[in-house]
Amino acid sequence: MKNLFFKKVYEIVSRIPKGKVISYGKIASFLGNPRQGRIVGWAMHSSPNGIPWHRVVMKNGKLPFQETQEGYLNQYNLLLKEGISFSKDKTVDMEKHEWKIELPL
DNA sequence: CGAATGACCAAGC
DNA sequence: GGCTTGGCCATTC
Repeated sequence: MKNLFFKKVYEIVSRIPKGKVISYGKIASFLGNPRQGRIVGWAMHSSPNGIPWHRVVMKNGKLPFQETQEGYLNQYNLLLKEGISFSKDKTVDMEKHEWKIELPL
C-alpha cells in the first residue's frame, strides 16, 4: 500500500522472527498511535503477499478471528507450525512468544 | 465531502 | 465478568 503507516506496519510485521508473535496494539503503539490497532488490523486485512500476518494476534493472545471463521484454523495451524504454543482456550502464550520490537525502521 | 466500517483497546456499567 | 460506549484513523461507498 501507499501509506506510510501501512508501510511501517508491514516492515514491522515482516521482521517478526519465526516463533514469535506481537499484538496489534504494540505495533500501533510503536508507530505512535497507542490505541489504533484497528488500522493495523486493516493493514493486515489487506496485507500483500509475504507478510506473516498470522504472527499478529490480539493483546490478550487471542486470534483476531471468531472460532467459527475459516481464517481461525488457518492462523492457528500456521502458528503451530512455527512452534508457537497455545493454551487450552486457543490463545497464544504471550509471555513466551511476544516479540519485542527491537529497532527503528 | 459525509457516513459507515473495521482481523482493536480501554474504561465503565 | 460479559456487554456497551467512545476513541482513534485509514479505507470504501
